[in-house]
Amino acid sequence: MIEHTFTPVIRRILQKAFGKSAKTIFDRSFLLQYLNIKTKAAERGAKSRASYANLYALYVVIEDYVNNKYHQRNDYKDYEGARFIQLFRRQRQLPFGSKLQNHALNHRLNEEFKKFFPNCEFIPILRNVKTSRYWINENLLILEISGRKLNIAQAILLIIDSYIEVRRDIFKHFIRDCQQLRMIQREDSKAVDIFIRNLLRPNVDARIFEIVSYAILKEFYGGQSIFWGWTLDDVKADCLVLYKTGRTNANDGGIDFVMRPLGRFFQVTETVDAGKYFLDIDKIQKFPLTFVVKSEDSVEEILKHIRIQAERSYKISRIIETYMNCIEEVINIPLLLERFAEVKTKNKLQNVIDNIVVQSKVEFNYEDTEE
DNA sequence: AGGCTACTATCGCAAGTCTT
DNA sequence: AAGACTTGCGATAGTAGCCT
Repeated sequence: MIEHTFTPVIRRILQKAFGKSAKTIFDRSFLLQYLNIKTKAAERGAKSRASYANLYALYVVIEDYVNNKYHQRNDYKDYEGARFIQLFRRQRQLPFGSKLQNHALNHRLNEEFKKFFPNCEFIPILRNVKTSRYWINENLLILEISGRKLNIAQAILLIIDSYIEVRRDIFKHFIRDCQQLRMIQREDSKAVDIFIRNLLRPNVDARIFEIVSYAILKEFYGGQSIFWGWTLDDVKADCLVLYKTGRTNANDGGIDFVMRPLGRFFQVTETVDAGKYFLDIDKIQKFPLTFVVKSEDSVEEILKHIRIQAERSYKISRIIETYMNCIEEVINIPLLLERFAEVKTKNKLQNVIDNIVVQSKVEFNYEDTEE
């Protein structure tokens, strides 16, 4: 069995509920083993995948079981089952769960469970597709230890509750770091610098990278204005405004930022695999994009890389030129840092930090209830 | 009948993570 | 370091029930 920082928490909860039998229960219960595997992210940072979907699928079905006091009865076999939509809504109410879909409940939890425990004869979630009713497999909840039947339903809820608390703390730290930095004034700009630099490393979470680049570029361009109008007499000055167009994840081929009034499009990427953005470039006129690349390679190197890819897939030099012309600008990590430095000299640091905090909360479905 | 709405099922992408 | 697997989430298809 894997040991990680959350394993002792599971042990403690079992100890409290079952005393001496705790160890035997942990060793024997497939569900508890499963929880142990799925709570590994407790020791990782705010960016790690926390597996809420599968944990919450278990949680909501077991919660329904406990709410109906089936852990104290013995007629669960006669239960009509929990309604899909109620379970579904419930998982979305849970912390960080607001965007979860039906996958875990219907499929992924059971499949993964089977994969982890191929010789377990039971699957955790039972359902009736016709009636959309769901049950937890009671065989996995009740263990017989030295002649006594023990029900682990409540312990499982407690374990997942504690896990949520741990994850919430991890995220709170990140938000608090940001908020503390807001307090730090210019005299300690070094700390801020280090913090932001840390968020702009090649190994940070793609979503955080996108948020931080957005916050920096927004302020950077916000300090620039252009003159425009329909007629010569009618020319007015406007600051460049950068808009974020949606969430980061699964924003498949979507544009990450849009700039008004110039109409520039920005795409934040991990790799410089520009191919997917310029598919069929030989047939259609494509909109030029500015790439914000999570890389410390020089702009020239990145462009060279893109050109090699273009050459590989298109061969014809006219198309390759069209392709390259569609890349309006490449912004790498060093450039972002440069722009960040410029933003700092204009005393816009606070805005950058504020934006990072706001965007992070949206991106990670985090609501601070208490503050 | 045709259309609307609420639910449910399934796909696919991108990035994280593990394995070899 | 590449490839396989995992996870989160949007997109979209399918369907049942109801309304006009």
